[in-house]
Amino acid sequence: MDRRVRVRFAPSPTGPLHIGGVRTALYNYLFAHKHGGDFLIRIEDTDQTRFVPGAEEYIIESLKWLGIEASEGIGFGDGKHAPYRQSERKPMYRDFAMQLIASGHAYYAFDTAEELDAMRDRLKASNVDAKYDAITRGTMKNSLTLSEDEVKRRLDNGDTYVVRFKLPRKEEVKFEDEIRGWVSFNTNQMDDKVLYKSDGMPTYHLANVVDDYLMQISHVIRGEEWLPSAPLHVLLYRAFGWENVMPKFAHLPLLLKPEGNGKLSKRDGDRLGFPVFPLNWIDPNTQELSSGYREAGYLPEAVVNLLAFLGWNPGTQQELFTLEELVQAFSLDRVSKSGAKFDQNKAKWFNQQYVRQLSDEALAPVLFKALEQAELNNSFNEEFVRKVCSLVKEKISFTKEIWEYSKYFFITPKEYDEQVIKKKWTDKTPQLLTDLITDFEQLTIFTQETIETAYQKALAKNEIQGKDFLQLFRVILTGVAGGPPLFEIAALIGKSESITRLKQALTTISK
RNA sequence: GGCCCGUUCGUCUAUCGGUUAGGACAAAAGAUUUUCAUUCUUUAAAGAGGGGUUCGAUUCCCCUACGGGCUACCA
Repeated sequence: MDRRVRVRFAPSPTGPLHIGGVRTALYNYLFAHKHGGDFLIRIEDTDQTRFVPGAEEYIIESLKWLGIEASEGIGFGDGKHAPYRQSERKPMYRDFAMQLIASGHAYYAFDTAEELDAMRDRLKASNVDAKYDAITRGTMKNSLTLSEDEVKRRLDNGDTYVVRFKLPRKEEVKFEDEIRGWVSFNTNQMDDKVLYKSDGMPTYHLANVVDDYLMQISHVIRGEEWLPSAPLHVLLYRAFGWENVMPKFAHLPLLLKPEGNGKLSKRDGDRLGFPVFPLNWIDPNTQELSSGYREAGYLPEAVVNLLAFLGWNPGTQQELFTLEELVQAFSLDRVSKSGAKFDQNKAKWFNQQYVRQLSDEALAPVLFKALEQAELNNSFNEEFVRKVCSLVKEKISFTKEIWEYSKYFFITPKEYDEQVIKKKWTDKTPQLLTDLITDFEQLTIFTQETIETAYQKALAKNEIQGKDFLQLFRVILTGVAGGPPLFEIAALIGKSESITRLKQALTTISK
């Protein structure tokens, strides 16, 4: 029975979208496109107490920035299964909960929080697993223990209640995970999960199963943290009689902290110096800023690429992939089972690869923006800026670094790398600089070649080895010890600026 | 604690019973670029431990250890 592939990414709007969530979205997207199917976004906002304003918009903006576009759902135009926000689907979940009660798969429970606590304390004290299960349910206030009349009375009276799943006793639940193979759980380790809350909202368990069924989801691709509740979901499909259209499950390995312990969390990013969020996020309550990949200077293509490789690989030597290439190469059976630690170095390397692929035209606006901030944007034309970009491009890993690495093209250096001055400046240097100035002044054509010829001539005259002077010359012209080919820099900043800088060095530098 | 999942170089990973266990990032060394933050070359670096199964195990099974996840009227 070949079904149309339909997958979903179902985040809850409780804060910024974590990078692990982004990867889940990406894998769903890749899988859908690979099989010519649909990828939809559903917002799981059944916990009203955890709603965070702006989170939903943040999630959508993040996915759009990365090019992970959905074919239907929140943020991408509703399809025929609207609404895609669970809070807006609220009325229907009650019917499904009632259906389960009617068929004997669920029951009403009237226990208060205090009574639940008391039960747990009591069981813990006697060293027994504290859970609402096949055994304890007989001691609690629910429609299994209360008389029919009493239940009716409470319901009519408007008493608050939840609906709990009536877990079959001691049953082995097996399912084949697309990534892990067969996994099995025994219901005696599980508890009667709440399906329908006293506030009239379903829990994740009910809502997710009902919606996946109604939206004809063929594959549930989600994080490993869901693996323990998967058997409950399987049982729910059975209870509803939907087992024949139950989606296949694929539980993704988690993204771990770089130092090894625990899954990557919100706090890690800024502590370790790399983002764990796609975009900057300011907490609406605390005003605390969490940094994002976009603002940190990552290119979306690089983020997609590096994320794809955290937990998956194509089995070939190729590492650089466009989104479209990833779609072609992706398959669930090449997703690994074990958690992946985030590697900042590799992330940087990925970004560097994409920065280099950027055209000068694409990079120029970034530099122009920096020039604007330095109020220098009117002093340089676009052609000049582009040439700077082409020279500096391969020296940077992040686009935002370009200003720092190219400042001296626009501003005459005021400070010089002291170590180089200390090491390379000699008594012979002033005379050499004087000769260099004279020679440069005589040049009518100021290009890389003519500059180099004049440079060699002055060196020979002063009996100085190129090795001993080139780096010093660089520092004199740029202020810093490293950079693109020096004579190209000189040619680009031009004859008069080069001479100005030599003269300045002559008068301001001494050992 | 219980249950579940996992375990190959420091990191991401390849290997689907037979390989000198391969690649990439990072590291180290060297070369070139008369600078280096580019490039090139080279080096170092791994099957958690113990039992099986097998002619042969990194690969299959079991145990232990370790890591992680879950254990709410949160998702």
